[in-house]
Amino acid sequence: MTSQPRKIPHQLRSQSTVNALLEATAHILVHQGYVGVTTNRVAEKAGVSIGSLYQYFPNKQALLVALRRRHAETMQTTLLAMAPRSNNLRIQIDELIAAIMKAHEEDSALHQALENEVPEHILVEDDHANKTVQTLLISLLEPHRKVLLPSDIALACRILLPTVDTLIHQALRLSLTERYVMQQEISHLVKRYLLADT
Amino acid sequence: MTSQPRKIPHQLRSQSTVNALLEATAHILVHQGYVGVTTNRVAEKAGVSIGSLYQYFPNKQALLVALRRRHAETMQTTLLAMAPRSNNLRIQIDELIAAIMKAHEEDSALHQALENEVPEHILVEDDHANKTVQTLLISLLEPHRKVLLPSDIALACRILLPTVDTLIHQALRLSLTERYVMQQEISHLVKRYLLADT
Amino acid sequence: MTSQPRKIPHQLRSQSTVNALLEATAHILVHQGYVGVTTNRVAEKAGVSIGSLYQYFPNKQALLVALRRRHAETMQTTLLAMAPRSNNLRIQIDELIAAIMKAHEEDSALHQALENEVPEHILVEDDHANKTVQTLLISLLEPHRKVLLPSDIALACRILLPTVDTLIHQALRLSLTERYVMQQEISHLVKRYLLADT
Amino acid sequence: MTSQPRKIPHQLRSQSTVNALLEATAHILVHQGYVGVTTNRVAEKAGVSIGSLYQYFPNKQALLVALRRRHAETMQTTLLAMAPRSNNLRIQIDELIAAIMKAHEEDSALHQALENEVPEHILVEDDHANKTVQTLLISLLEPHRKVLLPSDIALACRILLPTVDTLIHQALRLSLTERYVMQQEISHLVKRYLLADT
DNA sequence: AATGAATGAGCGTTCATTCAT
DNA sequence: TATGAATGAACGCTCATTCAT
Repeated sequence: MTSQPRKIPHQLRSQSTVNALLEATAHILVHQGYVGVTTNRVAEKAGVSIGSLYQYFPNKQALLVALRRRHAETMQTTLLAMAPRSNNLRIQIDELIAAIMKAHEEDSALHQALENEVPEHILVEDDHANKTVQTLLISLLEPHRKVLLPSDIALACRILLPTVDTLIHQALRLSLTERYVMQQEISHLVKRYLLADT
Repeated sequence: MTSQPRKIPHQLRSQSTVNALLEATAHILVHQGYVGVTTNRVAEKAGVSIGSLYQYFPNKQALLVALRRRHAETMQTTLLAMAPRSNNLRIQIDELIAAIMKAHEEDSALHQALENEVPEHILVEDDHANKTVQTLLISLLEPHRKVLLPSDIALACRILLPTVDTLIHQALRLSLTERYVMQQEISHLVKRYLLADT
Repeated sequence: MTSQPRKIPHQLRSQSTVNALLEATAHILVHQGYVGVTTNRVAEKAGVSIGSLYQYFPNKQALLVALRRRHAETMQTTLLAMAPRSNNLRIQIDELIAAIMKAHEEDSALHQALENEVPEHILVEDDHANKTVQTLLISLLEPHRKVLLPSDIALACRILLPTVDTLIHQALRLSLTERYVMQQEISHLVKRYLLADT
Repeated sequence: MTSQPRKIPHQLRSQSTVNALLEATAHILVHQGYVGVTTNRVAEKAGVSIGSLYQYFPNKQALLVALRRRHAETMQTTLLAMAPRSNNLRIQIDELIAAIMKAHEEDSALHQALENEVPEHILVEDDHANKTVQTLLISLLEPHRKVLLPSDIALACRILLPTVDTLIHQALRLSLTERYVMQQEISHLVKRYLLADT
């Protein structure tokens, strides 16, 4: 049982059908949780027959996988559009944290649902979004290698990525003002971990 | 639909029945995932009739909630038994990280399954384990308030707890040697965040 | 996917449930064909919930297999009860043909439906009924081996069994009088094939 | 719902479309059984759109009926091309049996599938092939009426046709050498039934 | 004439839950 | 108290068929 999309929608009509299905899946996932996501419900909410759903997605899993992929791509786009511009590492870190926060803010509820509601084994595909952040982070740190406290940059990434991810999820549950305070604290944590004299 | 256990089991026989049911739930959860946990399967594995299951648990959710609670209590016990003994804050931090790691190692598979397989909204109850760690951490930090970098201890806790939790989950997926390296790196991160001159 | 019955019905209530299910299957199979046999329809006709059906039969195939087995057993019983009593081979043959006809007359419609409607691969199990007739036939012929025309008794059986089976099915579509004429003609055919001077 | 072909295809393109559809049906029927025959699958395998399929066949049943008819016609052609040439009845019988065997050997897999997989009520139309053989057989026997053992030639046909048909199906499941042995045994059976001194 | 997106009734099956025994 | 037969809503999914393009 593969979860590859069944056919690429050529006509405009088809594309909007696929779109409506993913939108419906997202909405139900956010509001009723993973167990609420039934293929019939998704089709109904999308205003599409159940048969049409199965023309584009071979099974329920494929629906979730496609939704995750689309969400990840959106996040990547947001993230890459905000790549740090300064040469100062401290400023770069601040900007990166801000960018990640920004990326997570879009569809934050969907992000939470995707992470917490959907059983892990459903979403087996590699996490492209994570890869992107990792690449970004390494390309950020590499030039400053000599001023960094941790000698093992890979290890540092393995420490920082889940940390930042988790903390940003925590922050997203807070009000806007609290969130900003926390964002700065996250930046601070990262800089303390990476740099001396901070 | 509440998920409170239906009755407090006074007799020994009842207690062992409840125990068998939770054990069965845990085993199935770990080996077959959340979707594999069906009430009939749990009852069968526990060597108990489905009717008896419903005498002790009003519904399936209650089974999972009770299992989570029991697991959390086990973890607490392990954690408290290893409370730091030194006066030196740096050593205390190392010991606390080690203790949390130890606590998570027990039934690590169950822990993972509980976190990753079970939909979040099923396990709505307050997180006693987290509270315990938070209390522990605050009582650890409070005496050293003046030497700490963060002025807001509550905020520091909100930063540190999810961070440590996440990183320890990452560490548990690694081999024993890698795990130890990571454990020290976590300690290092915490100390850099909290203390100057580290 | 095995088609073994799921559980042996112990209580009387269960036995009658299983019976009602097989009866319903037979009735629908005869009147609406194999495609008409849906699990929900069977359950409804049996006056039983669909859940109960699946307590005793793991899938739809099992229902058909069980029905076939039960039908074969009925046929066997009828057949064996009419085992030839004479020593004269010619009379024995007549009696055997009559017995087979008798056996097929019971639930003849079910027999036809089972043979013609149900896809062959659904009913994979060995045909005990056929085995029984084969054994009966061999034990009938063996003592007269020297007066038989065909030297290869096994081959003779492979010729006679399908022939008699087919012809009896043809006969069952006729009126009672025609059927009797045909029965004698079948006997005649068998005796001509086996014996000289006939 | 009639299963008459929707339109008689006049143009060559149409004929080849119909042909491709029947070919596809046959192939799927043989390799995946009756349940594997879905209209969409047939259309796809035929390289034709599902819409086109429904322009030539009003429903799925019509597809099977047409396939059966075409198969029967092929068999007839084969059979008639091998009409017995001798005047000796014994030789004629041998030749006829051989001819029927030959006719069945072509597309034997399709023949089996048509007989065993397709529910009987789907293929309700009169059996032209059988009629042909019956005519052939009667025209064969009529001239020798006085040397035949059975006085009722029609009855003899009703006995012989299903018998030969069944036995040839049995034979087709055997290896080539065994098949030849069986073919001779079938001839022998027919001759014993029809003629004295055999 | 040909396409293929869309339909939806209905399939086989599961499983949390009830209740007569 | 314990049992386990029974329930039935609801699931994921198929496929013959239609019809706008």
